[in-house]
Order: sequence, then structure tokens, then C-alpha cells
Amino acid sequence: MPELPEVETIANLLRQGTESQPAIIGKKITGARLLWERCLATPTFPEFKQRLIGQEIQKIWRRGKFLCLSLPSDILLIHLRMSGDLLVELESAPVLTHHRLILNLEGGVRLAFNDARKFGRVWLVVDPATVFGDLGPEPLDPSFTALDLFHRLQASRRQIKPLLIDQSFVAGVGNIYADETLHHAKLHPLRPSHTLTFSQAERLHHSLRQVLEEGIRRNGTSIDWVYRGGDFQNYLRVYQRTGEPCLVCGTPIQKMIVGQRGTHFCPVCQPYPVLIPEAHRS
DNA sequence: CACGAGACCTGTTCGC
DNA sequence: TGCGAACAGGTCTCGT
Repeated sequence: MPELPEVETIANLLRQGTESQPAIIGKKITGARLLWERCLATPTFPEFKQRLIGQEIQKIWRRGKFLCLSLPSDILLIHLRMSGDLLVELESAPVLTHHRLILNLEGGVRLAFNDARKFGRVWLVVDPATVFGDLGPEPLDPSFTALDLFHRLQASRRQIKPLLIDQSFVAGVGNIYADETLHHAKLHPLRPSHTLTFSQAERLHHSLRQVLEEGIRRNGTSIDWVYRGGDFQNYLRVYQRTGEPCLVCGTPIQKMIVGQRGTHFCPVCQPYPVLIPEAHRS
């Protein structure tokens, strides 16, 4: 499910709390319960529990699609993958079917990792870089410029859509926001990345930020049976709008499979350009 | 290096 | 109405 804007939304909720749920910053972890063994990537559960209990949640942040909780001696990393969610609930609340890991906190509340499809993972590490691997730049970070993006596009000959969702290219973009970004930037999903001009790269850079920021502003996208409170699904321009009119030109939105992922685009707003082979250029 | 297929999972929706 | 197939916001690994 969650891409950058959804993870950012969850981080905000955990930091600030809501009318019904307290913020969890500053709270100590008092207990842990593992309900689906494989969701804990590292360390073993006994060590996890022993290291975790007594530590206080000092900071909550995001890197790409990773949710990160800083503790005094460790960092707890959570990746929600397709169907994961984090809920703050009363200790007395019933344990829902898809709860996979529960952390008890001070004050009678708990943090529950819920994940129907069991793809999500949790790590407790000292150095998050060991888990992040070669994660690309944060698209909303001011240090990520259009020129950076242009250089990265030039360094590859891959199709732009699979490249955008490659986490080592830029961090945090998934299927929904990639399709939305390409439509906003008026670029065909199959366009080879190295054929983009600098001004097209600038446009892509701008579109990527516009779309991600709007997603965050609307508290993310809530689709399928997983409701998270966001309403960006009501403002999608192409994603899951196959056959419906393009909001810009009225042409029916088309769907194709690219890199095994459903890809939605407007054939008129996002034309595939006639490319002149390099060898034939004067 | 780039791409495709398959695996990991469960739940919902689609098509006959 | 019922049932199997297809599909879903992600990522890893393996083979070509």
C-alpha cells in the first residue's frame, strides 16, 4: 500500500496523535508480543524484546517507505509493504485478526503492526544504513535538484516508469504516485530515461514534488479495504481510472502492464515521442 | 546491466 | 448465487 505520502501521514499521526489516540513520542516500551514470527526480520524475538523494553520513543521519522522510530540505543524500522498499517490502541482493545506485532507502551496504550498480506517487515538495528541499502535520494529534500534528476536519468537507458519506482533511483515512489507523476509531467511511461531533455527532467522533478506534496496534504490515498483516512483517491488523474476521460483532454485513460505493474496513462497527453536513433543524428 | 518471471501472502473483485 | 481467476499501494531472488 503505502508509498511516501501514506508513510509520512502515518508518521505524522504517531507524532501528533489524534482526538482518539495519544501521541506516542516520549513513551517507554513496556512489552512486546509477536503474533507472526516472520514479520520480525532482525534480531531474534528474545533479543528484540530484551533490547526494546525500557527504551523510550524519542523521534519518529521516515526514509523512503521506511517508518523509523529512534530509541536511545537502537532504531526500530518498519516497512509496511503492500498492506501494513500501524495503529495506536488501548491495551484493553481486542487483538485484531491481522495484528502481527504489538508493542505495549506506558499509559495503557499499545502500538500494533497490522498487516493482512504478511509482506511487511520490522527491524531493530543500531545502524539503519544496513537496512536501507542503496536507497536513492529523498524526492522532497531540498538537496535533490532537477539537475540531479537529469544526471540520474541520463545514467540509465531504462523505461521511465520502472525507473521511478526503483527505490535506488529515488526513494518512496510507488505505483500510484509514479503514474500520477508521469501524467502530470506529460511523459509516456515507456520513454527511455536517457532521452529526456533537461527541460523535461525539470518538469518531471516539479511534477514529482507536486504530486507527492498533494498526496501528503490529503493524508495519502485510501483504496481497497484498507482505510487510512486519506482522500487523495478522490483526486487521482489516471491511477485506476481506466476507460474514464482524462481530466485534461477527455481521452479515455488506458492501462497497460509495464514491468509487471499496472500502468495508467493518457495516450494523448502522454504521447510516445518519435525518437531519432542516436547513430542517425547529425 | 536490464528485463521478466516467480515467490512471498491474503482479501476483494471480476467474469462466466 | 457460486466458483475460480485475476488483481492489489512492494521487494527480493533467480535466470536469460
